Amino acid sequence: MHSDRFQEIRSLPLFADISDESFAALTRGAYVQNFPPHIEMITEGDPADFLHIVASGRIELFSSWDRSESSIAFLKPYDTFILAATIKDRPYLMSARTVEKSRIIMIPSEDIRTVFERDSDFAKAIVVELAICYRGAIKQMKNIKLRSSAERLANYVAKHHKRAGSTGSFELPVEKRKLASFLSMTPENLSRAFAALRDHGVEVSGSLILIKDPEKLDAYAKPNSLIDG
Amino acid sequence: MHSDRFQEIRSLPLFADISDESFAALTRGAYVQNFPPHIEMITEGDPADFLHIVASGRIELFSSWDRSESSIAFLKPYDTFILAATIKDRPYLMSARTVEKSRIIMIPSEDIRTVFERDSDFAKAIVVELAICYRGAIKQMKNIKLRSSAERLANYVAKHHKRAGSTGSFELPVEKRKLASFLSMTPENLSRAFAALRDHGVEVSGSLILIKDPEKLDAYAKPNSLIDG
DNA sequence: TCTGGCGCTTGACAATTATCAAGTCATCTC
DNA sequence: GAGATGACTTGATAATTGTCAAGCGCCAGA
Repeated sequence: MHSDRFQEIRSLPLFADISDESFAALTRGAYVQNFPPHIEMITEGDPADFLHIVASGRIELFSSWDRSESSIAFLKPYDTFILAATIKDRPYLMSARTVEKSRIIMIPSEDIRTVFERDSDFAKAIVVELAICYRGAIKQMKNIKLRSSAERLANYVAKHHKRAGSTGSFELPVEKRKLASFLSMTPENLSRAFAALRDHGVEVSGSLILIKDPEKLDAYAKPNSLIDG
Repeated sequence: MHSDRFQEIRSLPLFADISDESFAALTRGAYVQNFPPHIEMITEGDPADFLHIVASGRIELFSSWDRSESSIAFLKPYDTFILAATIKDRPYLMSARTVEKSRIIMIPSEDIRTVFERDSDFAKAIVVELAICYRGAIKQMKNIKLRSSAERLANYVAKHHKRAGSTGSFELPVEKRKLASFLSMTPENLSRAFAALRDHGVEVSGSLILIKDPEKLDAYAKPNSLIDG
């Protein structure tokens, strides 16, 4: 059956509470697309014709200005993106490229807007999703504006360590050069910042990060739920 | 009549399309509060009990971490704030203080959530408002991540000059020290950046900014609708 | 197994930005 | 009008961050 292809997203917060009819209306015009690694799938400024959902793989959102570029977010299954542009029927503010081979579900923006009008549960879910995105953006801005690059890295390590279960180590989910860009620093500076974290209980071996002394790290990073939560 | 107090906000995008009944439900528990200048009216981390609307005056949103603080936005009539926290029923991510004497309309968050459930026009308006806020935050992040402090200032001047009608001059709406914080730089650095803008067609006299050569300024600032629009 | 490529690291240096200190200027108060 | 206050500016210096260049090491493909 046709809509089976989309069963995997039926239980996402965005769709969990909507009617079968609404879900059918959303998936009717939707399709799945596979992308090889390192493909730019969206270019900022283009019209936002689809809501995108990461079904598998990993996506980088980034932006460019005057021959420099900066990573803004990394997405994993089942993150959505381009929601705000879809709603407002405005061009993308960010470009997107695959980090690895990825499968993307694309729902036409017009269908989103149509169902949004008819299904108040969907409208509610969209509001919640947008509110989460907005608060995430504010947190990220605070992170950049209030902390030095070394502090940003320390908090990145502390946060991902906890997220991975505080087992004493975790694997970086992206290349260090992309991490550097995400944290608003150069790869060279990231290298030195990792070296500096040795004094705060962190050791590095390739993409494996070892947290030898979580308390010492937290004492330096001073994580805050209003920035890192 | 009681609800007359709130007629001034009836035509805001957030309320323009909603029913009289919904508007009455929103304003029933609402009230107006006057604040003197330089009062911290909201502290980050507090629960978001009200949606706030600036009726008059000027509000600064800012955030603190580890004895440093940073301005994130300046609000004017009739901007709204705390919408995302209201929706999500989460604590404020930013503090707010008055820049000048201000009048604030406060609508209980619970009423917002109630009417949101019942009135789909209101839900739609909220989504649009949130989408605008989100896109604004992303633009601001791009501004910080992709540009130097001098470039940020140049674009700030160019944007506000256009907004003021491109008449060759405009008044800074806030103190320079606050502007510096907003642009992620120190007051000293802002002073020097203004001095540097003389080479690009900008002169400064107190809080009056004179744009002698708009084309020259734009050539340096390279404004971009995906950041400054 | 060798080898080229590329990401990462390190060092030296440069640019940007922040800090500290002093001085100017306007405004407000008394 | 005198004095105090505080914002702003300017200069000197320091810290942070970026740039350029070279070398290391891992991995993929020949």
